[in-house]
Amino acid sequence: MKISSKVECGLISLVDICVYSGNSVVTVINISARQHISAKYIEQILPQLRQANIIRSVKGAKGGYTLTRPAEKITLYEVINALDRNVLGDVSFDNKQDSLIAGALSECLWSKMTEYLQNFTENVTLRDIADRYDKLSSGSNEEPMYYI
Amino acid sequence: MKISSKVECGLISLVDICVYSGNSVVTVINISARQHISAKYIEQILPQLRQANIIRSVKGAKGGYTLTRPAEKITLYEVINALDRNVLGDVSFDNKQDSLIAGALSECLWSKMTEYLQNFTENVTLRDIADRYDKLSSGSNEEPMYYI
DNA sequence: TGTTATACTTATCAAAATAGTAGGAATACA
DNA sequence: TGTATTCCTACTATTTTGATAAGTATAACA
Repeated sequence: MKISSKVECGLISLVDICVYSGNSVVTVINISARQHISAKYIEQILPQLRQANIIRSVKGAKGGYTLTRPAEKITLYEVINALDRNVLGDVSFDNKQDSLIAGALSECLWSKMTEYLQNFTENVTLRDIADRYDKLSSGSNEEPMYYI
Repeated sequence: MKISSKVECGLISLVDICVYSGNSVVTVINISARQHISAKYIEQILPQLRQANIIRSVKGAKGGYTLTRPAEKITLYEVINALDRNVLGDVSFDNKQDSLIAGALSECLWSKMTEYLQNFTENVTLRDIADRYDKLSSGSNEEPMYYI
């Protein structure tokens, strides 16, 4: 599968917010420094997660982002969908063929693939990714960074 | 998911060859007329299926295409892969992030999605699609066309 | 009350991928 | 030799994507 940079950077940013927002908020600058993604690019992506009610923003100085809910209540289905409808949505074509063969393909192939992907991602939560990240990071050189 | 026009037209053309090549061959013109796809476009797609040893071509007058094997021996995995490596291949990014979070996402999400898609498509054959098409077509207005 | 740090909005640009077309060469049958 | 076909290479237009830029709105704080 080919996943767009926007989806990947959006997911990485969200996991970063999840992991590093304790009592406080995480700023675009924070994420940019930790994840090596252009701040301007992150700035363009995060509003989509806010509109989908996945993160909450605080404006002004001392502002930033937090999750709207505990990470275990945020499924990757809603996150990926908020970032790009094409990944998990029904199979679509640039120039849909309307033939019986196309119908057969849809029934035997595309709809089943889509159904699985939706079902699978509905059962993976942001918590799962954050936990996996914690395990990876405890065994690596890359020290977790604590900001006060 | 978003599937390119090339993959869809390639699959439709292949099913057409499967269904309409009896003792004979199917030409690009035949497919174009039945499936309403530009002949020049089909002409550009079919060589990929030939190189992948899915169809065989006969050049010259009276030439055309046939399957190299019985349809039940042709999996959709190899077909889709021949048409576009991105659909079922490992998840790739336009600009891969190399971070622990990206690693966690890969392990918990992308690799499992890919693995499923590969496994599923390896167990669907061209015969399955052709059979489904036959059923759809027997119950519709669109009469199957027999060419002598 | 002014300065600063931040999110927010909109526009823009370049690069890459995609869809589809075009012309003609090679091949084989009759 | 003429005709029907596959084959090959190149081309163009359109869409999508990735990223940047400039400036506005908002809130904390000194």
